[in-house]
Amino acid sequence: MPSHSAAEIALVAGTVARPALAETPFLAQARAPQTTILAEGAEIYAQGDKAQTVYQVVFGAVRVFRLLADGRRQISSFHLPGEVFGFDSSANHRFFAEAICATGVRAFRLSSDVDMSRDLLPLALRGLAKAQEHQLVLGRQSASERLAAFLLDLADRQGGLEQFDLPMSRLDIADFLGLTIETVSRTLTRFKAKGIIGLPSLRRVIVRKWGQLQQLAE
Amino acid sequence: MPSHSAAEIALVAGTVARPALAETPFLAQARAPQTTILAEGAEIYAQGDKAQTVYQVVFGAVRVFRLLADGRRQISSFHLPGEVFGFDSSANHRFFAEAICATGVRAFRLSSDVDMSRDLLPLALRGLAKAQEHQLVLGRQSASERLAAFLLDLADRQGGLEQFDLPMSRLDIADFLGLTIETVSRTLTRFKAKGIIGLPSLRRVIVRKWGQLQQLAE
DNA sequence: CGGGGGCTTGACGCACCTCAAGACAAGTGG
DNA sequence: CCACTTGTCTTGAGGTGCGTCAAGCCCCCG
Repeated sequence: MPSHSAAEIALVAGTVARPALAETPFLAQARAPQTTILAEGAEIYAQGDKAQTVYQVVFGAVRVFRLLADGRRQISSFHLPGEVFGFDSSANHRFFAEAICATGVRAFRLSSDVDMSRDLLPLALRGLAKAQEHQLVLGRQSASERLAAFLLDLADRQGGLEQFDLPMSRLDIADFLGLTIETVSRTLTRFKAKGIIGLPSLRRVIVRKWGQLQQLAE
Repeated sequence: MPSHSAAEIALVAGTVARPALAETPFLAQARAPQTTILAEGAEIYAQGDKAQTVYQVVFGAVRVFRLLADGRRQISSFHLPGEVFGFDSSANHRFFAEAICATGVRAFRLSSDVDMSRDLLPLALRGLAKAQEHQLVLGRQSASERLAAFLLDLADRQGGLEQFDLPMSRLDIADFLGLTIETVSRTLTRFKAKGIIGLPSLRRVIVRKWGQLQQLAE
């Protein structure tokens, strides 16, 4: 689990949150709810729960996923500071949401307010777009294309800096990309061997050759 | 391309359209636009087009897809009579939409009406749910699980009858399920050999053993 | 220092892809 | 009505990328 200083957290949350707020006035207007602190692995909601709340990540990271009967897992999305999740079904949740590491979230209860749906639509459309994007990755890309696209997306969402956090485990990455943990590990090692990325620690990445990474992502 | 009598078309469109209409008053209220008839393969919109219209299928079928630079294609969804599509991005389309066979669609232009977003939200959420469901299939299921789930979904959307149309080609199915055309063909042949389904013609399926098919779909 | 979870690395196998040929169906023109 | 074409689908043989199984490593923490 990566450790952050309070300053780091504030910085990340501040920079990433802004664009989301611009489109979703209710996140800013409403008397901002308290931030709830969650431990690593804590459940935010489960399959079957009633969905009447949307959440905004303040710090940390969240995974949203489904399970098959035999234990296979597909992570449908990760959520980083500033991002909003929790509207993945109209009535009952069809997914689980968990904190990946120590994480703070703000919960916005959905009243039957008329304006709510206006605020929610852009979020739903953005979620739809990301889900469809990910379909392309899962359906048609090779392991190295998947990893390259994943790293670029993460870098972008953390401000586009050359060095960024990898808050999730290799298993989480595998279950997001439709691969096994071994393939994820081997592919990252190959990227590192080619000098495309550096891995100063298990949960931290340095992008050294953006061009090659983008080329790999197709 | 399967041929329908006018009566068949009316029946299918009528039965399937109702649930959608119940949630989306604007589809019923607005002076219903003319049905546009499209030839097989006709483009409805292309990547980059402005997205200011949603469409409802009246008869026929539609595929929505993305292309990679090297020609790989991922079909993100199929749309059957009664179903609504076209809101796959907020500003510009990131996908192509084409008629799979001779198809009729009604186009609903989106004004900046306040009520529009209320009507659109349930559609967007349903689209999101289907996209996430499909992520699980693409990321974590085997070829036969994919085909079984696909056939059950198609049967369900056409009224749950034991016999139903397969409006799309094997290539379309492959590009939807993230497989090759050969794997689709082989898997269907295996289902047929096991007596799980019948294939009276290329574009028609009879489900003979629902239980086994559901079991295969996991 | 010893234990344990997460990660890496290796050897091997298999499900699916690739390449290639042939079957079938539907249309086309003589 | 029949040769011929064309596109789609099926079937086969062989290859490969990723999964599976199994050690072993590393880092953290007690």
